[in-house]
Amino acid sequence: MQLYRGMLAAYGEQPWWPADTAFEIAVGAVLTQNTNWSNVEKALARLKQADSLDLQGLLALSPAQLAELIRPAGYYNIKSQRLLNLCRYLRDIGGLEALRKMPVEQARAGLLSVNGVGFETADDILLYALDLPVFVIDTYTRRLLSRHALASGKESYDQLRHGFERALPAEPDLYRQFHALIVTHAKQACRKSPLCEGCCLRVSCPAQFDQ
DNA sequence: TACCAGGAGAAAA
DNA sequence: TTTTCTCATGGT
Repeated sequence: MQLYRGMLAAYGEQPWWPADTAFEIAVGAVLTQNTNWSNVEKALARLKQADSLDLQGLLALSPAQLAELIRPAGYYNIKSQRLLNLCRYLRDIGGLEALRKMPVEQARAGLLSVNGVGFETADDILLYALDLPVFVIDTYTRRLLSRHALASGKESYDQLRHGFERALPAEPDLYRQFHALIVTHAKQACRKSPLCEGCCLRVSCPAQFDQ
């Protein structure tokens, strides 16, 4: 909570995950896997232009057609398959709304059963698209914990997630803001962040806090 | 030119 | 079981 307050004071409230629909967030969660968000935006714009950014629209595309539309996001062949896997799952259960009505852990297990949806992607969908209190652990979060000596780097995803969830009230707005602040913090140039103390969250940080 | 980005799954050790 | 490899575009 101390880190959260520090980052909030430093950066202010962060707008995050701009999207018109919950489905768009789910699609973005897959497209952003190991990918710069600006490239994801290009792919989402192409899907919108093709009038395909909804469940039926994506399901109507062939893997090759979808791959071509999302090409700017990188890894387009594999992400095309992953998106279609997710769409088929959502169609089979009755859409995102059906997912929202399930107990959280059941919804999470369902998403994780989809080939191409891992822990972070599933939790992005639960928190940002479905407004459920699930803390997202990404590369930046791990790096932040490591560089502030709050984690060894060997903890599992769920160990870290439960750590945040135990320490914070179960409020989706708080989880979203915290995650957004971590990403904002990570994007600050080295030594320019008030929280860096000589180190930022960049991979090539000269302070070399990582083990 | 080289590095990096809001991962995940398969293959290899 | 753990580590390594593969997937790829675009900005800096």
